[in-house]
Amino acid sequence: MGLTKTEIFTAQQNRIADLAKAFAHPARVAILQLLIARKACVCGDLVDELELAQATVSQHLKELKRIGIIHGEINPPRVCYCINPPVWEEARQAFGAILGSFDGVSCCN
Amino acid sequence: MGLTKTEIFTAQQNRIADLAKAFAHPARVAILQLLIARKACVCGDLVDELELAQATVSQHLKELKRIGIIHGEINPPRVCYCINPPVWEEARQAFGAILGSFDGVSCCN
DNA sequence: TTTTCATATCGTAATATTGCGATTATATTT
DNA sequence: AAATATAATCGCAATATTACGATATGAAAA
Repeated sequence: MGLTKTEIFTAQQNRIADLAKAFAHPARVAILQLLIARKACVCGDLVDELELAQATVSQHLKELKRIGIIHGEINPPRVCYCINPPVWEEARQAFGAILGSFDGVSCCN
Repeated sequence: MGLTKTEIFTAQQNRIADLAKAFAHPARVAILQLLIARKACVCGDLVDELELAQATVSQHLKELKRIGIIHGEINPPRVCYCINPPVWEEARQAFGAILGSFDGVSCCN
């Protein structure tokens, strides 16, 4: 169906899945890394750095904005993007919690 | 196109994206949480716990196996699934590194 | 050997994602 | 006002994902 049955999962599980989507495509990983590396906010420089069309980069930025992990400040004719600290922290906590909840002991070797 | 241009990204970026996919669907988050919660490996109990058809659960397990974060031990007529410690640790490191690489300072307010 | 059980795989349908060219929107510059 | 520059959106095509019923598989139990 291609349609996730979100209603049968907890809000936490759905949120983790959404946060994970921010990192679930190499282009978005690259964008996030670039936004962090250049302390200053990067804008359409992303299009130059990535070998992707402007429309494609814009679409990935839109998805990252939807998740909330970045936000853009319009500064015509440019838009300055940057990491959204509270949501980044939310992701840090969420992944830290779930990844830290496994004690390393696996039964079927 | 629906076809990711993996060749224009680094191996590290592609791997992070793949590891993130393990958590990018609530059903897979739920499966991983169940595998951790019950120290003993869960098998088709997953089908009972999740409100998803057996074929659907099996497909998610296949994806998690492809990523390498779980592995199954055939114990006819059941299959015992569990977290694969080295890959789980790889994910912990990878997400810890990227999520820890942002110092909290965001330029646009 | 036939049944039975648990799981994997197949086939199919519906929706989502990825990517890009073309166009639109918005505000500055000339 | 017209031209320019940047980024968002539209429309489209191709592939991927999600989900499930039905069937196949493989080994134990009857």
